[in-house]
Amino acid sequence: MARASTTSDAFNAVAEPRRREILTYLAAAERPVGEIVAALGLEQPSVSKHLRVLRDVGLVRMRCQGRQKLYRTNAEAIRPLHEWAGTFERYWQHQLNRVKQRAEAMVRQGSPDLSFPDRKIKEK
Amino acid sequence: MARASTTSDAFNAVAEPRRREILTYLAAAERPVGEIVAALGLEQPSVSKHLRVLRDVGLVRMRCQGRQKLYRTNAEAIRPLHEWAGTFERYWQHQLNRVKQRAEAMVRQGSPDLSFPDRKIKEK
DNA sequence: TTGACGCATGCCTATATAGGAATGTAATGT
DNA sequence: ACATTACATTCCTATATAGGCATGCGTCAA
Repeated sequence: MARASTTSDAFNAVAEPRRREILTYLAAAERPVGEIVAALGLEQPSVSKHLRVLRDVGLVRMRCQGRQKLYRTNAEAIRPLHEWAGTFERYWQHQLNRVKQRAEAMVRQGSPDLSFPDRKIKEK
Repeated sequence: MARASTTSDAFNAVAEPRRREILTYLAAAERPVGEIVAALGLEQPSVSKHLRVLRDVGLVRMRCQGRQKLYRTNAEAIRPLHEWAGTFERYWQHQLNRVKQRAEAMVRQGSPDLSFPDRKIKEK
């Protein structure tokens, strides 16, 4: 099989760096396609295609205004991603604690101090 | 061009559902490949390949123990993802507030109440 | 009606999988 | 030394892009 479609879920959709840029750009306010093109320096068809993907997975909303289409980020659709990543928060905190504790233990024990590589190590 | 490599960054690596499952499974404790295969019900070569991708982007660490290799999730590598998604938190909170406020405004104004679709709307 | 404008879509190509099957390899048991 | 165990890698195929270019389409102005 090939990779899953970019429109299969938010995870696949945001894997593309340009789409993440678009989401960031459209988070604060809705914008017409032309402004996205100008702001991010991409080709118009390319932007339209990225917006299509983002729209298919609900990451952006669109409304028509005359002949332009205004897009804006639907932040709600990014929450699942944030929450999935958040389930690992306790683990990276543990890892940080372990590093910290080992460092403190080394100081208490007077183990080889990497801050002073010149210092002679007293041998047992 | 084709899509970026799955090993280009954490975003691309976690786009694959099975890789997310593996990360979740390996978050709490290190495990040999065989256990991952048994726990997730995947083919062994498939797991090895996913682990290879995860290892290339630093999402898992590995150490050898006899003839088995123990893998564990490196939660630190998931933080960038969590933080990127977190930058949208204020926006989804705003959106929720807007929905809430509109609902309250409708109640205050006595606007057409969708809870009672039978009720006659008094015409002007 | 005729253009111009603002986007969306279609077409084509090079590239990158993900899965299945088979094989390679290092370490361990006998 | 030899079989076995535990993984990793290779080969093959079908599929899905992402980007560049050309074109289609609805809306608005003259």
